[in-house]
Amino acid sequence: MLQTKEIDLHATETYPGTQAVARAIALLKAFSDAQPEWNLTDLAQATGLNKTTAFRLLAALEAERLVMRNPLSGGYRLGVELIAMGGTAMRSNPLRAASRPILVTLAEQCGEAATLELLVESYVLVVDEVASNHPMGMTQDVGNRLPAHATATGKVLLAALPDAQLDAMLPGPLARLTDQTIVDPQRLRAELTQVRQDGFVVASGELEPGFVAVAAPVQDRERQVVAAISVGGPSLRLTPDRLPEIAAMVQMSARQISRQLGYWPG
Amino acid sequence: MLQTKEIDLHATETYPGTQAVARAIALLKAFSDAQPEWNLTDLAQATGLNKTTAFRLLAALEAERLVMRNPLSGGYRLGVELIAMGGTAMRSNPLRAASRPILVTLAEQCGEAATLELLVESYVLVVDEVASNHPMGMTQDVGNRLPAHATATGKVLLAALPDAQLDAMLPGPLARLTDQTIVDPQRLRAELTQVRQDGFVVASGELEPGFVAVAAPVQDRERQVVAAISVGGPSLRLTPDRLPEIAAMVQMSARQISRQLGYWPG
DNA sequence: ATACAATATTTCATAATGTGAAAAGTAGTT
DNA sequence: AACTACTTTTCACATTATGAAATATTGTAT
Repeated sequence: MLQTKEIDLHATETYPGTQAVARAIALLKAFSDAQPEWNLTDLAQATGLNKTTAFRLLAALEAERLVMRNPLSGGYRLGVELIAMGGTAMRSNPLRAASRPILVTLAEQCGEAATLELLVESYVLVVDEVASNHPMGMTQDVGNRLPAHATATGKVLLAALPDAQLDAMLPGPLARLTDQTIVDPQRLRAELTQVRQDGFVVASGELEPGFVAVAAPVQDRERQVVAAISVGGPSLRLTPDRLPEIAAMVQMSARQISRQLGYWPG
Repeated sequence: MLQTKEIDLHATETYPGTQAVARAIALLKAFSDAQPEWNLTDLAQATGLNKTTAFRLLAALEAERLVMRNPLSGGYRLGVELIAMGGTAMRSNPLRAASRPILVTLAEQCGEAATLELLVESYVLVVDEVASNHPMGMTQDVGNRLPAHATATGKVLLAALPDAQLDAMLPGPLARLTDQTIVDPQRLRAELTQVRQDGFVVASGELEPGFVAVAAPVQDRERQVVAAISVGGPSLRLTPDRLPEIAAMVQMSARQISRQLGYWPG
């Protein structure tokens, strides 16, 4: 920087010689479902960049189709090249490849939708989803982010985090999504302890009312929890008496995927 | 550059002050379904970058999770953040938002899968897909790229290109995907002329044997063709006698979407 | 119409950032 | 143990990215 030597808050351990790239990525990460379009001034402010710098970086991103502009408003949006890259990233994801056949079987056995999800910051990212054969309940969630504390998979993945990292990840109060959402950090921590013991967890109406999911962790050859799978559906079908059976199937499938990744139980 | 002042071939009109970002994006674009994993040396060579530069840029991309590394091979792969960004890009795509309800109706009316696609270089990118209710024929193609010359939507989109751009886009011979694929550029050009007259086009087994699709163009308020929609299914169901009816429905839906975008016929 | 406000874009002097050749490290193989 | 192929670190250097200020553009109120 030339003059305004800003203090590098939330510093993502910036590597030397990559300022411009890191900044360009920060611009891309500013876009979300909640705010899919930005004007230059606001976006520069939100990312802490000089307006000129943001403009230049966005021009580069636009030239490569990673961002596009709304011809009416002049606002910036994510571009089509990102859709293509996202598709490539998803199809080439090794976790997804290893788990897909097992998810298909699981969804079939349970008659409910099965998903593969992993943790990105404090959100879970849906990497794959196999819809149930049931007429209803078809969510098209792949590529979507959901708040970790309100999902079964999220609780499984958070439970695997070291305490220090968990503290950093859940600083403030937890967002309430339904009246069942766990908003008390103490309560969540207790639940995470339980997950570590049980090896699975249920989320009942915590993300959206009437939606129940059961999740279990997937581990790699270093016994690291790298993903979680879940089976979910309406509470009318996923009744309490069915949950033990479902949980067993989810856990078994998770273990199968783990074995695919080189995990060896014992 | 310091010493090796390379000539800027396939120069994508590089803007000043964005070299590093443009190079980082070039690295990301090197990944494909055919080559989802690269080692450093090959990737640097393929992108024409110095190995050290590629390494540094990849480190920055890795820190932000746009690329990940295969722990076994040490190879580079596209990362999970790109899956998330791709999802956001897709869900916030204005074209997709405008066309979704119309695609749903179209798929229902035809009893076949309907898609929204747009041109990215010489490929069509599947931006949305509504599966048919038919038991079979469920392709999970969203985010996928297909060669434009072998698809109905691709022919529609190529037909809208100015001749000069078309020449630049189709320099060499066309890839043969099936025995029905149009591989003769003359033959393709003739077909494109036909599309401009008819306002729709059929691709019959040109992408994969036994798959038939009908496509029509979507235009924006400046009368620019910005996308194409299609209805497709197995040739056993999409028989020649049904095609006129299907074509009419596809064209009507395309016009409806165009009107959503501010297009006014006349 | 005209002035005003808000935002986008261009310019340009400056040095900090990104660069790449060379050296050092790390597997994997014969 | 010596070789090979690859990754990672180091470092001197200047090209490239930077941001304040000026200008252009767009939209809104008067």
